[in-house]
Amino acid sequence: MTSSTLSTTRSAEVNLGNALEDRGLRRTTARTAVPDRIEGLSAAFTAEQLCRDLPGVGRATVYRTIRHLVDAGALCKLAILDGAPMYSIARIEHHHHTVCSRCGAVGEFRHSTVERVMRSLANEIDGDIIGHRMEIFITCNSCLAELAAGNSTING
Amino acid sequence: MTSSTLSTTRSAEVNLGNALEDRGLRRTTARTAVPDRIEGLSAAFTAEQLCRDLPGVGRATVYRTIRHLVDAGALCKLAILDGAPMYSIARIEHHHHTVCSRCGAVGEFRHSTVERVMRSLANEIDGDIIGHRMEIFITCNSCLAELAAGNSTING
DNA sequence: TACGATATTGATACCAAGTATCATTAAATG
DNA sequence: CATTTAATGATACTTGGTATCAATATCGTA
Repeated sequence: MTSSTLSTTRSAEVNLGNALEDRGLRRTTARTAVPDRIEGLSAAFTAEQLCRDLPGVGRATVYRTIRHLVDAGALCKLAILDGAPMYSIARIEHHHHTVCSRCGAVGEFRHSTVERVMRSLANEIDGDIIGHRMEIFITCNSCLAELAAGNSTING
Repeated sequence: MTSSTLSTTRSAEVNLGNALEDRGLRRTTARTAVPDRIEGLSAAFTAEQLCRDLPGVGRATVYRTIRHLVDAGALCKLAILDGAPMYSIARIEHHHHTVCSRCGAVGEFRHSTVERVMRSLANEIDGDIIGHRMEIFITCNSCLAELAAGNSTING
């Protein structure tokens, strides 16, 4: 309930290590350490964060492994307007994201209406739709609580 | 009809230079050259592109001017998953973007249903909604035409 | 279980995007 | 036109990320 505030679906047993093996990749120490670490994180993370957390694994390898996980569909890559992309475990098949503007926590949600809108947009849009992305910027509940309590982390 | 394929609203006389002046910024040569150049572009662009197009203006100044224009609300900054952010002239008040995955052309659209979905999501989402972003990935009509003609630019 | 082909690693060097610094220059204002 | 103040841009730097490549680990097979 802290960070990925609103999984509308119960996280169905994610195993990132297997996702790599399923792609025919060898099971190495790095390819165990990286997925393990990611699974231990509650919030979305950046590549550099992961590098800092895993000093025993080379930077290039961390980046490579993340890319593999994204390719495997096990991680979502999130474009952030100011800053490095963030990654979150893809627990839900097709979904969208909420991003807390204060703490950066990323949540996932799925809403049938969004898909319905897409279908109705197909007529209005000039070209072939091949995908879409939606992000909702929020102030998450824990940040709201902190703000209410008066102990802001940002500035004063 | 080439790039910004689908302005649903007729571009209501944009003047980026004025947008800067309105913010109390001095009208300098750089602050004339940069807006002029941007207004001459039909598609979305990156900061580096603009630097290349304007060798007479320092890189730092180009970046600064772009930031001012974004702050003024005259440009939209678009987070791109792989690559530098792109900018496009904000012709429509609140809108979303279509991005052609093949040529990168960015279009704008507005659809009331999207906003309606947002309102209905407010109940389901755990926190205060402060904004949203939606991007639709397409293959634009001119790319479709090129593809049909068989002269693909990508690979073979 | 040892072997060998092959994939993986990670140090290094590199590249691209973007920002801080700051002496020089240009705008605006009286 | 003199003065004040903002703006410029060369430079150096930071950060995020990738290419290279010799050394090493994996894994199927004998």
